[in-house]
Amino acid sequence: MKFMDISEVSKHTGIAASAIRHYEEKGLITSVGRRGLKRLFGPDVLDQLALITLGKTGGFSLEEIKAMFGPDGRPALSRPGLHQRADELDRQIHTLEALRDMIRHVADCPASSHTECPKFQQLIRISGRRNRGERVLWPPKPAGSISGRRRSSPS
Amino acid sequence: MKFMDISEVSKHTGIAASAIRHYEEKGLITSVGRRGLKRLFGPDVLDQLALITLGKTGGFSLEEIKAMFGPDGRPALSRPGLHQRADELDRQIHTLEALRDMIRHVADCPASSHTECPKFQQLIRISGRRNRGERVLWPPKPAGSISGRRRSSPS
DNA sequence: CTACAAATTCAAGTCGACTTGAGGTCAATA
DNA sequence: TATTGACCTCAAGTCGACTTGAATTTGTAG
Repeated sequence: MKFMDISEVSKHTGIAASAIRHYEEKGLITSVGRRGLKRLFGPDVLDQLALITLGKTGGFSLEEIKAMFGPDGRPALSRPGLHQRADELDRQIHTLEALRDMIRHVADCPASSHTECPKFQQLIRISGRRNRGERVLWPPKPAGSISGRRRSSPS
Repeated sequence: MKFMDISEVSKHTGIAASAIRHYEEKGLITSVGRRGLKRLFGPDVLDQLALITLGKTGGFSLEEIKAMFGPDGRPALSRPGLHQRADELDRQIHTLEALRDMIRHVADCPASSHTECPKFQQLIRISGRRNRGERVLWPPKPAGSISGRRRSSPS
């Protein structure tokens, strides 16, 4: 039971088979061989895929993820390059915290217009600090809105 | 100097004029009127745009941002709905922290393959906790890589 | 040995958020 | 008054990450 075919990998990770093939094509993962036509994957691929998912959540492109954790587990990026990525993430995290506070504030603030609320103004300033020229993320929206429990088969 | 035309807004926010028009079309912002053909914007639009940028950084679609902070500053979303968004962000933030730690680890860990490193394993477990069926973000990549100082003109 | 479910390849399609280009309009300057 | 240049609209194009569909190839169950 050491090797899995693509459907098993899909089941374990929740990632669509077509996406897994896509990742292989792009060089983010590798299959250990074939049985007939069918790809066989070693257990390591599960970790690789977890990393990919993680990286995507971080807003990195497949290309960048590949550079950071290559399919062999060895990064194609220099140490400073990686730390730079980490620093970006730190900034990203701070922005998200600001956004979270903002949303909570909007939910609870009774002021009719937020432009009148000093706290809101303060939050905007914070977020504005180093948000110019920043990495921006957006999801393709898996067709079912945000909170819907879905993996695979978007669009 | 109370009203700005689109190029001024663009200059202040770093957002491309075409994007600003796009946001108006989608109902995320409103212009206060026209001078001839040209749109005129009030000062509030700067905050609105800051919010939009923030929301995008949080991985929300324009549609979702509109629901959270409508163009009039009043959310079209219920209080629980907003708190749900905030909770999502909290999860998102934790995932990003895990990713950041992972990257720092990859940068510094001497182990040839990460699958052999116990710390790596531990980090993977953490990230795997509630990452299945999660919101996933990805940027369209503004054509100049990640760290390039750019706003506007992606694709 | 035949059927069949499951995997394969390859090309083409989809989605959101813009951008780009062509052709037109107008307020302000020379 | 005639330019000019910034802005306008509308249609079409782009980008990344997949998905979908059609045609094909298996290993395996009956």
